[in-house]
Amino acid sequence: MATERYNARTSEPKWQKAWDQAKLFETSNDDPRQKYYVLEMFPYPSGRIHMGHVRNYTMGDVVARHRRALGYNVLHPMGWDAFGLPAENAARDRGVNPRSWTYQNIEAMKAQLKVMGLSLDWAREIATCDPSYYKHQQRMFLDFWKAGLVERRSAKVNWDPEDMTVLANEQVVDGRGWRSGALVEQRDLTQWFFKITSMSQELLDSLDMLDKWPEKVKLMQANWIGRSQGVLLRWPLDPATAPSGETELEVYTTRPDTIFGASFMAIAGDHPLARKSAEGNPALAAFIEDIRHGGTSAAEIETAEKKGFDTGLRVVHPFDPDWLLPVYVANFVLMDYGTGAIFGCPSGDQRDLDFANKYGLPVVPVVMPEGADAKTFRILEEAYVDDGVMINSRFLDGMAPKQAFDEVATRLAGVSVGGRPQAERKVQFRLRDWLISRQRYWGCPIPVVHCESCGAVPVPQSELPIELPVDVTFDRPGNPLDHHPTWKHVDCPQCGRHARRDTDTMDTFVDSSWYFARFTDPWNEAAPTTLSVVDGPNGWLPVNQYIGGIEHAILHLLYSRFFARAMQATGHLNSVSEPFEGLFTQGMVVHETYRGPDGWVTPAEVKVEDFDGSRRAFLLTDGTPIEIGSIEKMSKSKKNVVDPDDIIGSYGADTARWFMLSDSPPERDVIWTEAGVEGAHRFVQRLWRLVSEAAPTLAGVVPASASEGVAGAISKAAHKTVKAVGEEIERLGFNKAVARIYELANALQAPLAEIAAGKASPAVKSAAREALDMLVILIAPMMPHLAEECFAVLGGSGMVADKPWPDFDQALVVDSEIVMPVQINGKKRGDLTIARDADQGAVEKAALELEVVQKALEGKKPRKVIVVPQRIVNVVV
RNA sequence: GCGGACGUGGCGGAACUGGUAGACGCAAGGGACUUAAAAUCCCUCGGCUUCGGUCAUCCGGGUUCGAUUCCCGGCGUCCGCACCA
Repeated sequence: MATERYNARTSEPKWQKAWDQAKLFETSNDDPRQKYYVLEMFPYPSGRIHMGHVRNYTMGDVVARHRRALGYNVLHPMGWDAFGLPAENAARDRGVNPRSWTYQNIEAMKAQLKVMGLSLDWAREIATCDPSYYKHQQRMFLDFWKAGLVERRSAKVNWDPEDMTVLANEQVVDGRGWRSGALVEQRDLTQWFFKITSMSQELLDSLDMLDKWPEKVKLMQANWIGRSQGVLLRWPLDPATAPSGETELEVYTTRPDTIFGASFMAIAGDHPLARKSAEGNPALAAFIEDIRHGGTSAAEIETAEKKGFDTGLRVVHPFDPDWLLPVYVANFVLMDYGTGAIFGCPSGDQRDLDFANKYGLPVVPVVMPEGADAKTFRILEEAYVDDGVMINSRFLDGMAPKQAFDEVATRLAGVSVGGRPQAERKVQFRLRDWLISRQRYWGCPIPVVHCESCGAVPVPQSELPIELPVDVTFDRPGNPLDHHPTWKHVDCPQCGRHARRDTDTMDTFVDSSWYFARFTDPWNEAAPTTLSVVDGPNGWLPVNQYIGGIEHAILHLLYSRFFARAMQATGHLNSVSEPFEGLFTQGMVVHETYRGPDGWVTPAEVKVEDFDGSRRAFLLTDGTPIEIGSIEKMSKSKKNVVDPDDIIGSYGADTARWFMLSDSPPERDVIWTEAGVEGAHRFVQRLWRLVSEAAPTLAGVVPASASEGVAGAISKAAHKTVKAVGEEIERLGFNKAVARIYELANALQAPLAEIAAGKASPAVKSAAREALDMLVILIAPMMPHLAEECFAVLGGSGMVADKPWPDFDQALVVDSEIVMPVQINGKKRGDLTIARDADQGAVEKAALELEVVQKALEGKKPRKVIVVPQRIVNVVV
């Protein structure tokens, strides 16, 4: 019986239109069913979707469609992270308008996403560059400010003198601006900050409750927040050496226990004491200048030598007025951590040891391993950093370091120097406040007016949004908002005198820190969120399943966690402080690279052939041999990009989706291969054949499960697959769900051929009918178009996208008879088929009667017989 | 340097809390159908083997009746942070 091949090109648009017309994926906030919120990280509208998007959105779509089938009220929205530098770069490079460039890109990408057949609620689409979105962001900025969560202060920034703008650290390459190539300067600018450090402890502690987040991401966040417990310790300066007005040096240390091993102090080049000392000391000034210009790249830091310069200053040891220690300026001490000063204990810190050895400073061991001899224990090239016993430390000798820590902290806390205790316990975080000011055009304007007499004044809420001007030019460097002839000139909202708008815009991470909340009611013009639907008993948040790339493990996710708390504090959320209940970080899409005589070549230009197991590549046009390079992330520079449009155009969306879900575990990288895509496409065709060829003979057959014979085997296979696929989708094991579906298709192949040939019993037909009905629904989350087509040919009414997930019969999922492997001395030697509920004694008896066992025993008694119920029998001879 | 993850056929990968190692797919080889090709279908597919076995999950030890899984020590790959006091 000849069946036409499945034609994705006609089928897919047809069903997409049908879903659209039925408004199947438009979600109502009033729907009383249990809510489920699936979200994939929204894209930047660069112009075209890439394979990473295809993978990300396919996974989300499987979860969304599966939950929908399970009867949830599913929210699965899509929007655009639409502010950012590329639009401005396009404006500078090609003279286009950032706004129209962005909106054109959105249109193009939306069309591409639609072709993928995603179950998205487009009625809730938002773009962060739209005033109807950023209006609320401006309002929240002001609310946060009022709540004490925003601060304006001076900060060091990377300044590109040519482009006249601030650069993010990532935009500084080898000390130069990534676009201009100009040497970047450190400048002090007054900037806006979100006070995320006020929540350091809370953000750290709450990580423990995120049990549906990858451990890896939680660990990365914990390290980023970087809590350490130590002591602030004040060392009096030796008056004979101190600069005028200076009396002490304050350091932060996590190891006060090693205080008797101290042999020097080290301060950062930017430390006030260093600057003061340098005033009358040109050599020191030159040294400070030198280390300031040291490279900051990873490679340079790794190889950087420990360098220091003796300031001539001396400090007095807190426990010994006669003990003076030198103060060095050192290149490895950072001004922005702790106090910018440390005491060096060479025996307990490798860095300090290297430094001491270089400058001939004493090395006194103060901790030795348990059981070592204090008289002979020496530290030469390697510091001892582990736990042990205190030595050479006067009243601390014999204590454990932890005990010594407390002893020192307590003793010095009781000593008053200048009216303050000499030591104070202090918890220190690595986390910095979030600098949100950017000197750029294409971002959310900061709604503040600067007035000479009133200072920084919030724009009244009634005047929001402060919209970006449309008539801007990019013909000169710097911020177009600053250059605009009129935009920044306004009257002060407080005193009415002439004032100036803040011309900075917000970091685009602000835009993405609350979009998930906006999706819950994007129609609310009066407020960022609608409290009755955003969270709480009838609300959407937290997002039940959030899916995106690992590259956002720290910043985006941490900022969003901060935002949720800040929104709660300012009344924009009811009770949710963790915005994402479940997080999944998917792997990248990677591809082989190809390199010809004239550089990188795209996969589309290459044909790969197999010669006795070794693969070789040639140029399609003239057969030039091409070198097959390493497998790498798809990138324009390596030209190893495969365009989703091409794949969907030639194979269809379902093939692309199926391939993305097959084989590779979703958290790992998936290697895009032509052979793999063809394999996926073969399965699409095979399923279609399977269903469409059987459909005529199964028309009108009533689905029913069976438990015996051929029909029973069919039913058991189907019901087991329903169970397994459901479980795997729930734990996002898409590759395993795919494998189970292959197994069912394999199991149905032969019986369906019999049926098509008219040789099957009614029971078999009924079982097959039920199995096929189930199969069609099982594939629907992954290959929704094919599923609809199969459903239709089987005579189903309505659409699969609207059908409930099938139930499985527990009795069919467990076999009444099982095959137990029988081991002798832990090696498998035979099988035992026995009733599932057979008791241990019966199993043991049956196992011992097996021929292989009898043979191994040679008439002797077994030493031991282990029976693991329903698992295995092991006979120890 | 610190922290973490991982290491299984030619390849991507399965194997639930320690219980039959290699599910499923890709590639390869053989066969059927065809004038031929494509498509499709069937078979084989870790090594060695005297066909009974035997060795195999990075390497070396250990715990256990039994280890891909747990412990110790190496080696390798990848990721994050980076002179954090």
